[in-house]
Order: sequence, then C-alpha cells, then structure tokens
Amino acid sequence: MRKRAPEERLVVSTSDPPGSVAELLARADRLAGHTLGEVAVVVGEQVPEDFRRAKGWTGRVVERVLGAHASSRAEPDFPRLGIELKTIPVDREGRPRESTFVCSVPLTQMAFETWPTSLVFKKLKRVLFIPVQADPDRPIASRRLGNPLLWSPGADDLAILQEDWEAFLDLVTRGFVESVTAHRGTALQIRPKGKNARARRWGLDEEGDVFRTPPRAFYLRASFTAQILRRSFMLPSSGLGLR
Amino acid sequence: MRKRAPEERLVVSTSDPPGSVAELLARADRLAGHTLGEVAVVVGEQVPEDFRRAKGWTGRVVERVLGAHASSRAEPDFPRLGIELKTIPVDREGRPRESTFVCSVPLTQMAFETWPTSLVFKKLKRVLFIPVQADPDRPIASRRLGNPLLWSPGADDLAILQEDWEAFLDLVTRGFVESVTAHRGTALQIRPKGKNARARRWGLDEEGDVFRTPPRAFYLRASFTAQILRRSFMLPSSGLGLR
DNA sequence: TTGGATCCATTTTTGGATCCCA
DNA sequence: TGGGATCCAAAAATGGATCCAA
Repeated sequence: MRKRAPEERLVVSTSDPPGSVAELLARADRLAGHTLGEVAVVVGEQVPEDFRRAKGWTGRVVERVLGAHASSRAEPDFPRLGIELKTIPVDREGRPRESTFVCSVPLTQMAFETWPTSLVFKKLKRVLFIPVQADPDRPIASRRLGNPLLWSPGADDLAILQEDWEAFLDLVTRGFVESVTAHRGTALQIRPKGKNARARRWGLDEEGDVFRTPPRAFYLRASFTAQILRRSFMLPSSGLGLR
Repeated sequence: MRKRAPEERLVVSTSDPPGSVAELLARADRLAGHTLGEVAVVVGEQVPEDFRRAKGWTGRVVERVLGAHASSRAEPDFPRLGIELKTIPVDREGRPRESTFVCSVPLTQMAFETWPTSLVFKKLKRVLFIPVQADPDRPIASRRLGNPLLWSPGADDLAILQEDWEAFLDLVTRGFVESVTAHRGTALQIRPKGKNARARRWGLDEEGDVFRTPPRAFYLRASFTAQILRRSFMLPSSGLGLR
C-alpha cells in the first residue's frame, strides 16, 4: 500500500473550483495515498466513528477538498468541466463494496426524457471516481484514498446503460414502477431511496393517473463499477494506489 | 372594544387537535378578546417588534394555540374537520388590510384539475377566519383577536370563485401565465410569490413546452373578504368583537 | 451478496403572511 | 391603494452514500 511520508503534507487550497480538468486531476492525484483523517483536518471536519449516522460523509469531505461547489444542484459537481465526482468504497482487493448512486428516478417526468436528455446519461458522461479503502475493520480516519480515475463510458458500456435505461423508461411510463425490483438491469438498477419505507412520492399508474409510491433512484451495480476499475487499473503503470 | 379582564386568563391545552368542529369553535371563542402577547406566552414565542422579518408569525402562533397540526401539508389545517384556518388583519373599522393567501398556482399541473378537484376549492370550502387588529401604530403584543367566523362560500360566492378560477385555468394551460397580472379576477387574483423577483419555477408556454417563470399564488382580494366579514358580522347579536 | 431500508447535510418548496413604492 | 416584492419557519426533496437481514 502506498503510504505518504509525513513530509508529504496534504496542502490544498480549498473553496475555489478547479479551472481545468488538468487542475482537477492534479488535485485528485495529490490526494491519493492520504487518509480520510488528513482530509478531515484540511476541511475542518470531525471524523465520525462509523458511517451509520454519517453515510455521505466521505463524499462531502472529498467534494470540499477538491473545490466542488458543495451541492450545485441539477448539474455535475464541476459544472464548468462537466465532471461528476464519485467516491467509491473498495475492499482489500480493490473491488467496490457498494453500488453507486446516480440520481433519483423522475417518476412522473421520465416520459418526457430520452436517453441523451436523461439525467442518468448527463451524470455518467464523465465521472471522476476516487477509490477509498473501506474494509470494515479499518478505522475511518486511517482509510486511504486511491488513484483517481476519470472515466467516460465506452461504446460497449453506453449500449448496456442505454438498454437498461430504456427498459426502465418503458416500465415506469407504462405504470409498472411498483413491479420494478433491484433485480432488473445489467449495469443500472432501480432501488428504493427515501427517508424510510413509509416515504411516498407521486408516480403514474397504468391508467396514467398519479398515485403515491416509494421514491426510487438509479444505481450502478457494484459488478459494473468493478469492471470499470479492473479495466482501467490493469493498464500498464497504473493501479488503484492502495495496498 | 372588548377587553378581557385580567382574571379571564388565557388557559388552553395546546398541541392536541380539536376533536370536533364544536370544540374548535369553543377554543376560538375563548381566544377572542385576548392579545397576541397573551397568545405568544401560551405558545412560548417571543413577540416580534414588527412583521418586516416575521410576516407569518400571527398565523403560526394562532395555529399552534388552536392545536392545528402545524403545517399538515396539502391538506386543510384541521384535516379531520376539513377546516382551513386564516388569520385576517383588520383596521379599526374591521376591514381587511390585506388580501388572503390561498395556495400556490400549480403551473404545470393545473391542466389536470377541474374546479371541484382544485386546491383552491378544497381550501375555501370551509374556512375559519380569525380577525386580528392590525392598525400599524398599535404594538403587536397588544393587538387583540376578534370573534372567529366559520365561513363556507354561498352559491353566489361559489359562482364568482369558479368563474375566476376557470378563467385562470384557461390562461395558464394555454401558456399565457406571464400575461396574467393581479388586475384579473373578481374575488380571486394571481400574484407573484417567491423568495424574490429572481425566483423561478417551471411553467408551460404556448407550445406546451416547459420554461422558467416566477412562482405565483392565488389570493382572495381584500374587497372579497371585506364583504364576507361585513355580511356575517352585521347579523343581529354578532360582531367582530373588536372595538 | 445484495436488495431493500436507512441516515445526514443542504437546498428547495410550501404555507404562514405583510411590506412598500409608484 | 393595491400590485408586485419580499420574509421566515418548517417540511420536503435532493445529493452524498452506507447499513443490514435474509
């Protein structure tokens, strides 16, 4: 595992968005090998004991340390660059431990979308993945960030994503959203996402009438992101930068 | 003006919703003649110096003292009773000093409504008006509540409201929302309502496409509510209960 | 393993209205 | 005077994700 020596202090100028892709990548490279504890110090946050009550903590602190304009809604994290940032928790073998949230399912509005205009496509066009050690027995403060990966879907990935998305479009717009389980989809899946199982949003039934149904979101399957990481980091002179 | 003597202390059990219309009216009657300062003590709120930075304060404290389930969204304030609560600021002659907010205009959804299914109709079917002294030179803490008025629109009022609403429906669904000013409507009007003049929502243009436009809301004209108060409180043995 | 459930921070919307200048 | 602008609190939605039981 790559550990940075003490003299390689994590020095960053936060709060200003990166002016170019090169600058963003340079910042992300500088982060690699450093721990979440170090990142926390830089952004002035306490490290939580565990993630049970702080599930989005890693994503938020990494956004801030990279200068993402913390929650620029309905746009990529770096709007000028058209890049979406995703931290991805990995095990000791570098495999994703979780699926990756993409965006919520616009239950009543999806009928007005096409694949190229969809939020899923817009978010996934360019993603900066940052792997983060996530073996459960390692304390959060000592978990290290890996090498960043700026990814865009290739023709093969695009075909699969579009196929999945269009199948969901068909089901959702025809009123079958309640029959959609997380089993569907090769790369993309739809899962519940809300405050709890009682949360409700408006959806469309088979007659086109609105009704209350649990909120849902699109996720990338862990098997899909695993393949992305494998492909990229198996190139010569490349790697996760972790163990 | 009716002033309650000190021994008539304002004693209420807050936090529990009234179980019947009779109970709600009894509570509202007990409030009449008491001041906003007294109400503030009961609900444990500070009285603001003026309303420039606390515009909805009166409505909120009166809701709470009457046991309205503070913001039961998309429903009347007393869902079990089907009653909407409105405080109404009146001058020394008992005339409304302001128009009355009804609900926001569902710009993209209005096409799917009819008068009987509309939120305007649902909210106005039964309203409990509570007059509140509002001459500008009277300190807020000493302003008194008047006699409550449980109102339902009569056939004449209903006809006017429906006519107004359907004219707005026509304009909004045909894409002319931006040409609607507060001059339109006999009883009901549409006015901007948002954080500020730069706020934007989605609306429908003449082609049926969505576009950004200022958020708007339905209001009852002061002249309309003035007539409601006049009619009701000019009945024998009835009155505002103020001066 | 993984599908369904859940958690926090932050932004946006809604509901309560009154302000204020042409 | 009243039409357009504005203000606050609270709820809901959104975006960041991880938890956990079968």
